Amino acid sequence: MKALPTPPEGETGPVTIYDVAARAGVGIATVSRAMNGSAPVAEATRAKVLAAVEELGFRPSHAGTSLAARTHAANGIVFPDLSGPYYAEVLLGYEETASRLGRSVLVLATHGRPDPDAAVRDLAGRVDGIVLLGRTVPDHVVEALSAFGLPVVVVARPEVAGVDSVRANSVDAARALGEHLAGHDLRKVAFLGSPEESPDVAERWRGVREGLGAHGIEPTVTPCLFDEESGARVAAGLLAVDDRPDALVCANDEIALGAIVAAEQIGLRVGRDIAITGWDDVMAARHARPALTTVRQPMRALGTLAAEVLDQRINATRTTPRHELLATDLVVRDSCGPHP
Amino acid sequence: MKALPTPPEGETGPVTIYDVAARAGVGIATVSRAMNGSAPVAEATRAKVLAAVEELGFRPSHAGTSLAARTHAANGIVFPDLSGPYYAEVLLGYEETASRLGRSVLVLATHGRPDPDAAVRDLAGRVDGIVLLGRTVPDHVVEALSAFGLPVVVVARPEVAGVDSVRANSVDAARALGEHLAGHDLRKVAFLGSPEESPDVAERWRGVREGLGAHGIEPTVTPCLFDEESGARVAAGLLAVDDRPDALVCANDEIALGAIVAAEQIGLRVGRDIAITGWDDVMAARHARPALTTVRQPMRALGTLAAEVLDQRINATRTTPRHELLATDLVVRDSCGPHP
DNA sequence: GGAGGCGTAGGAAGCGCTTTCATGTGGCGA
DNA sequence: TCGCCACATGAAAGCGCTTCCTACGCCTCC
Repeated sequence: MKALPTPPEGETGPVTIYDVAARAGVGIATVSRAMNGSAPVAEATRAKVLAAVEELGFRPSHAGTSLAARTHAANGIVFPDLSGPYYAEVLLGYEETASRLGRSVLVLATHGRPDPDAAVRDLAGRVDGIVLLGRTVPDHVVEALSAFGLPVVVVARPEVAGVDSVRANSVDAARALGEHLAGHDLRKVAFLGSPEESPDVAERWRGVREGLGAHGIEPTVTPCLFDEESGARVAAGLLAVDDRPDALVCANDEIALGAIVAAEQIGLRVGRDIAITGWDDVMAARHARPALTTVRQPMRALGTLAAEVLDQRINATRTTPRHELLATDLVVRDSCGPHP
Repeated sequence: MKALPTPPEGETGPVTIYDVAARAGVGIATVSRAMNGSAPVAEATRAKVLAAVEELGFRPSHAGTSLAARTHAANGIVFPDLSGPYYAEVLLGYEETASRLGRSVLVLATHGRPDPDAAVRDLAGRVDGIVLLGRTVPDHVVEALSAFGLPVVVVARPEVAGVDSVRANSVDAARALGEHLAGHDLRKVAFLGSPEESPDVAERWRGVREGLGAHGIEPTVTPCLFDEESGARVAAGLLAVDDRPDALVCANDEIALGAIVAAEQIGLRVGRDIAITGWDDVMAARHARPALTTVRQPMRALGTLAAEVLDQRINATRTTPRHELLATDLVVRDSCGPHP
């Protein structure tokens, strides 16, 4: 059991650097130096100061520090949305690394917000650097922030001039997926998702088309929101026609899981009568029956790397833009049919 | 701390309230009043000020504001861990509501951190209030923060004296689950999870025991980490013995999904030879085959409510502790056997 | 016509910290 | 013995904002 610091008698309000200085019999400048090691302090003095800090339970005010030092010791991260396991993992990696580097993390979800740009700008005023995921704000806002001198890293979004970026290699994995599907005996392939909604999805669509195109297959694209219910609805529509697709390539796992339900509802055997694939490899993907063929992304690593890249910029360790591309894995399971 | 770089010659630093005041031909006090509406300002003056703000693109420094106004306009939230869909939903609800109330959100994950208590205390210094989820820090830290005058709300954790709390009604749902299982022809029930690790799990265990006990069934408890791999391993051990359990009641869905895999691996038909239940109703629960019987918690509402309760404390709208208990739903699917 | 009231606005004092600049001290070489 | 130079330290000047207190018109009311 740790003893709690004794609050000063008769004092009101939190302990300040002045209280510590008085207690240690030194000036406030010395307290600051002793605590931060920003300048040499005699060993005896330092000991006195640290003792006073301990006795009074002194915690420097962040507001004071950040005003004087013009630094926030905090990073921001902006999500389109926080639901789904995808972003949570990114945040986890980001927070872990940022905190290891001594920075707090402020989160902002733009989804359903009246004025995302203003919210991001506000966030920008409280942090030393910011990570933007996907299409949360338009390019001109990204550029404005960056031009203003705020370090910015974009994740899962196409490169913006002069701004660091960290991405998963969607194109290669999508191409591999397309080629894998071409290996099955498929002729009519439909892509479910809205490439124009998300740059990341646009890459998936492009890769899939390239992979299939190499084998003479020309997929179609059908817009679809990124949730299960939409996936089920859109899939039901696609499968209701006579000349239905042999394969549904879905922009994410939620859509695919919804599509599986829709296909089964009209009596199709997924993996035999029809192939269905997802993207993200969420937990449900491997527990679904048939298990979902999908693509695994290094989500946690994305967050970790973003935090590191951002830190280099904040500390001015590096001034040239850095663009990271992380590998992704095609995960073949049963939903795309018996393995040839 | 980082050395501040001298701004290049001719470079205009960030716009301050002085710049705005000069441009509008008024004093800084008037700018402040015009922007915050903290005191009456003549309409003509206000227009001049707002025009200057617009032209200069003035954004008040948060550090300055928070130092002068002794407020941060920010809330903290502390998670044990951020992986899994559970906490992400809570965060989503929390962030949404906090931001609607004009507050930013700082997140902190204590999992795998060398000194969680210190991290929480540090966080406490940058926010106006804090939400603690589960067993992230010991009670004495919660009490210390609260005693220090910082509004604190605990979520998914037993009430702490004088501290607001928001919880899901685990006991009732667990009792309902226990009773439901007793309705199937089960004699030997094993609970997988560590009640002593998490207060929330302790409640689940208690409720299950009560529900089964009412029908003369005495379940056993087997410690288990809260991930899939542990669930599979512990379940495999339990099922390997001759007199194996008829039912595995798992502390969360991950454990249950692992247990399903383990059971199937030794040839058991889940839902017929053995009943398995989870907790949380993650997406994978409804896609698993057999679909998982589980308990749905109002996670998003938990986050939203926590933000509201906290806000009342911060604004001193309320000074008596508030303890919220949200209803949870038993979701019966196929993994616990054919419905009687 | 003078005193008081009211609405408006500016000056200036902090908020708690970092950092510069000036000062005091002791050690050292000449 | 004297002067010089590191070194350690304190006083004080901000950092950008809010807010108290005061000042100044101008109007109203005796």
